[in-house]
Amino acid sequence: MPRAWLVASVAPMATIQDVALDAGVSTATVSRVFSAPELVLETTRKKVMEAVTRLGYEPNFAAKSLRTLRTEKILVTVPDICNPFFSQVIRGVEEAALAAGYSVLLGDTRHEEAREEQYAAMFRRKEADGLIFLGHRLPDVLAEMVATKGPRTPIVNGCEFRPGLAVSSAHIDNEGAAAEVMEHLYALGHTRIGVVTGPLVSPISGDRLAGVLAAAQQRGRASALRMAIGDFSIESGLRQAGELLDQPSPPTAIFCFSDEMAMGAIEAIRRRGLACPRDVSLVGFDDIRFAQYLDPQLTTVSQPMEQIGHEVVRLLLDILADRASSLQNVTLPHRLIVRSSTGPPSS
Amino acid sequence: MPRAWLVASVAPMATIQDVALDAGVSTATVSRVFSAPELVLETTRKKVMEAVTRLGYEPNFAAKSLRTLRTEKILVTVPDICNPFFSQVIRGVEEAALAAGYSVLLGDTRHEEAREEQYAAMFRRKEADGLIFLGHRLPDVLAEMVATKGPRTPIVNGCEFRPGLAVSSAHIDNEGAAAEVMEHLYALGHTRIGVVTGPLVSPISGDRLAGVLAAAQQRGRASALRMAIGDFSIESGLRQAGELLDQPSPPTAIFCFSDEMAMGAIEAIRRRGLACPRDVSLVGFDDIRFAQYLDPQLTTVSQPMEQIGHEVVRLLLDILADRASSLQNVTLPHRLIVRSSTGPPSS
DNA sequence: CGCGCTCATGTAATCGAAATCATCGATAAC
DNA sequence: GTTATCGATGATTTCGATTACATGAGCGCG
Repeated sequence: MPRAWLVASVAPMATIQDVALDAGVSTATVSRVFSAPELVLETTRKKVMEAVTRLGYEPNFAAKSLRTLRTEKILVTVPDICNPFFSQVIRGVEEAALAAGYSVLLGDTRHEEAREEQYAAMFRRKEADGLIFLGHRLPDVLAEMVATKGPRTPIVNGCEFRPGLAVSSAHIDNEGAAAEVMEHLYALGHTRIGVVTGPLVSPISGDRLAGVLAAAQQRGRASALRMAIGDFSIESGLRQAGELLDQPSPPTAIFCFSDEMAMGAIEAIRRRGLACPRDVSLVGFDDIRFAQYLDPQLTTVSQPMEQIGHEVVRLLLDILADRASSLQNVTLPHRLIVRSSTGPPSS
Repeated sequence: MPRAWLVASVAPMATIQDVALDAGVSTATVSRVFSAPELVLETTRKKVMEAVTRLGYEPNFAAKSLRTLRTEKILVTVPDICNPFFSQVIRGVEEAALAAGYSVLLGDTRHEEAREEQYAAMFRRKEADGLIFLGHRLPDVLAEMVATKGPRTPIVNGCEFRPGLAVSSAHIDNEGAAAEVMEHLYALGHTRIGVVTGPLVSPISGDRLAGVLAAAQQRGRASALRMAIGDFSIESGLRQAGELLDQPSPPTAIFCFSDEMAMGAIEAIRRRGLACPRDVSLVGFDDIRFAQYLDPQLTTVSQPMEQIGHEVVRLLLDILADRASSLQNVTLPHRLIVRSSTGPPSS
């Protein structure tokens, strides 16, 4: 009743005091009913719960958070929420977080450093207990934090792995996966292979490129590689694959570092009146939900996206619960999925 | 220094007290430097800001939130984060929210009522200032809240429009758009048209269906309609379009209520050795990023997804700022995008 | 019978910032 | 010269929960 007019003629949310008064107990008891029910007598507990339902009480979150210094929130920053790969990782994160009683604060950084820093500040303001970042950069303020606080800093990296960052992470063996792709293409008889990478600043690209080079060198085909640098987007796949195809002796197979770029590549191939895989074989990366519904169905590397999400939350919760004193860099299994976009070269 | 050992040998975040002490002013002044800088003398402000940077101070969020009763967060629940349509709406929401100083709490409900209720409770706990829901259901506790508090309840609906819910919303004219699609197909000469709807409980499906029926009746073709109920997923598109195609006299055109279902339909057509649009024309809905890269490129209805996101945030901010006293149901423009998946019937 | 122990509960300090009210010096008005 | 006014800042209460500590009833045991 007291604060009624503050909220414009609307029943204000009852506070713990109201409940205590209504139930005829102290606020401490009400609090205990929620956080340590075993300490309070069955009969009192019932009395309190009745008051709670009668008043429609929900503990005020800010107050609780101020006192306990915990927010039960995880901040997740992602370079591009519209990328189906990331959205599936996020689904995994969200699921695991919810199961552990945490909720997810979403930060779509759009690959922009400025936004990353905005979210870093948010984290420093303690708006979240932990940070999961799915990109490859860690803003300076947070790097400092990691440097002083060490492996117990509640910051975890997903999808990428950059040892210098000194944070725990979950990801696949990008180098190995890329090498497998190359092996697959070499085994089919391809020799001139084009590669559309992502931005080379990201370890994800660097690692895959290393795998590509290792496999090529082992076959003595390194000099027959053709490289183009994309940015993981459909459009860049269209453009870069196009440039590879327009070269004097074009590759007979193209390996794109993302399924989206492969979609662009399919279009580039089509526009040139070529057929896939007859004229050009094509491999993607990620195995997003749509890969198997493209025409041709896309050969690609399947990443366990939801599992990455789960794992990354597990790592974070370990840190928050003070288990896990050392860094953990978890490598999850990937799988080369051979579909109809790859075949032997025609010539 | 006092709380140093609480946080395991790590410099604890400085508080407003520390800053006040360091700058030789009161906490009130420090607070004012942030929330009402014009009230404090230039020189003092500088002194304070120096202390702030020296100590790396960031105002504690929970404390601020407790005092002001504002969280500067928006809870966004979405039926399926992995759906590219929704992820683009979310991008719009996130962008508009960030620009207004709000951040986004993400709730992936997976179409499950139980999860919707979990997030409803979170909202009642005041973990967010406002709620944007992109599904079609509103949990009972929130419906009650709307009933008692009226149009100033900070709850807004995106994408769907169900008048009974009595909340503001932003969406397209689904009925009109669906009618346009039918007109397009009739104009091409199709008479037997199949429709793959979404779940009929969602207004989005109901409205589109109404548009379909209206257009069909106007042409006197209602009896030639064939209906199948999907759930917006690729798999259901594959299945339901398949069933339509397997009927005795199959439709010459299929209209799917989502691009994802259309992707499934493309596959269903392909599996039956038919060609699109030669044997069957196909129309989707949403114009997700991938629609134009499918084979054939998909004719579809383009929704302004990011704009829906922006608009829905604007509506919410209006409510939060106590502008806007009455409900607003905003209809945003859609556009029929004719691509190569539709053409005249062959026979 | 009284000491100590346990269990249930109450009392009150506390978290960190915001906001109201008080204060104080300086200026302006009369 | 006295007083009302104003501008800048300080002192203090407040937000709503958690939690360490205090209390007191009930009980067992010597």
